[in-house]
Amino acid sequence: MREALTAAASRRVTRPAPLRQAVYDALTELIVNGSLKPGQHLVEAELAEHLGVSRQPVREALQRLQTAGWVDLRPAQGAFVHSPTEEEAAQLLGVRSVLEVYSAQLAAANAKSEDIEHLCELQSRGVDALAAGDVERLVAANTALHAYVTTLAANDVLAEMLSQVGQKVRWYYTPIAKPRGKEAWNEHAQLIKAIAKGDAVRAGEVMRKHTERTAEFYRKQLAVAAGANRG
Amino acid sequence: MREALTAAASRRVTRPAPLRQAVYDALTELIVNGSLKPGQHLVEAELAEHLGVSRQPVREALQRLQTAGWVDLRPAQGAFVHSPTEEEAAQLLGVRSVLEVYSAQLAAANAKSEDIEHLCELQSRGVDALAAGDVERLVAANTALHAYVTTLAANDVLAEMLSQVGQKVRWYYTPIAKPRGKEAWNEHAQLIKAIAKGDAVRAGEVMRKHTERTAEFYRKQLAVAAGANRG
DNA sequence: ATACAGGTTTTGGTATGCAACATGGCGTGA
DNA sequence: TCACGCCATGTTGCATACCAAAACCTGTAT
Repeated sequence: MREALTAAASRRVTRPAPLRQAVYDALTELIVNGSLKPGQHLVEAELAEHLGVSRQPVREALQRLQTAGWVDLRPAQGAFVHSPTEEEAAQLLGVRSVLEVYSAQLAAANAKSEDIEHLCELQSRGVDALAAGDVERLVAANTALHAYVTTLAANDVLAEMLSQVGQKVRWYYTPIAKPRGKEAWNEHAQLIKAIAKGDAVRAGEVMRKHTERTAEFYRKQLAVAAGANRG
Repeated sequence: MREALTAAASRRVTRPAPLRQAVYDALTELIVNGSLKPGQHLVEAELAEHLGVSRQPVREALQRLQTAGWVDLRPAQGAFVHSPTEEEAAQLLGVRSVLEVYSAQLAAANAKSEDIEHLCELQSRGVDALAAGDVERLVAANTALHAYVTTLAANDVLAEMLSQVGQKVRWYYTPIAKPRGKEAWNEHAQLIKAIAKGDAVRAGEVMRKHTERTAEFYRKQLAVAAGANRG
């Protein structure tokens, strides 16, 4: 009976989600989808009224948004939506690369055959979305695949970091998901193969190429956009 | 005149430190030095009274302490000082390793000759502390050296992550700083040489060995402690 | 011992007030 | 015209007070 209980409790009772968490989620959503523009001044009172809560949960959410890098909190002035610079995006993609490489290496060392099956399933889901030209599903599938690899890595500290970085990357990345798609999913296939073989070195290498190409692609896209802006 | 002003303003005016920051610092200090023991329940009201502030800044500090991993915030129950597990320490040291390796590689690519001088100065400071057997100065010098390498890497995103991870590592690591010291500072010397040559590959390799040996040393130390506890 | 009922503690959130600081506009004087 | 100082306004940072709901503790009856 003890065992049955602990097994059931592995998925704990659903506790009432703290309000600050809901506020946090709402604000990230508003930032990612562009409702709140970079540089915009976020006034606690306004947000509170708009979300139908008091200032306190808003404040607490803003604190976390700062440490996550979504807003800048200037003392005695308040919160401003963070303006990502090219420089910063490059740095972020660099860090993501080394973390993802590590993740892939660990995943290759740990993966069981049923894990491989799930990876393949996610892969085909992504390919479907690519064929359908559905950007939203494409990004979701991409996120899910990388997230599952991280799960296989079985390193909670790493997972935490990658989830934060990953969200930011998604922000930068969404606009280029489609043109980059075909190449990316070919590389995913190679990655899965390497993981299936338990070849950590190769998995890491494939992931490094994958993330570096993504970064490269992003840079090129920026250059094109800059050229267009200049005329 | 414009130039003179901007040069002077490179070090901005000192703004009054937010109280929540002071609370955050005070609590981390209390946790690191062991006044607050792992697992201990932190009651907002008590902390507030003890620190002579109201509950609000305490709550905000606790939020940040959670995201930094110093406390666990259980919904409707409050904050508990985080209990680091062996598993978690191992994971943390693994992640730190890949980040430090990346940091070393970038530093090797960027370092100027005056940077090398500063590195050597930090190195000799560490060696002095080692000779004097002063653990506190030793840990400080170690932190400073790694931090300066990270500065040379010129990647703010990376720096942010390493500073967080580094603080946790210091918590685990302080008790073994002295026995590990001699080897560690030999490895530091090799690292500086590689950075001076601008050899990113070698710098990364040296740093990988360095951090992995530190992790290894930590594991052994744990095993010894466990043996001692069993009798 | 076990289970239950009731009281206590603590959190999470609301509401409100206020001092300090930042900002922007306005008028005055050079 | 421009620079400076002054003042009105808005916002944050923190304090205080209060409350509902959840979790915890305890004593009692079984």
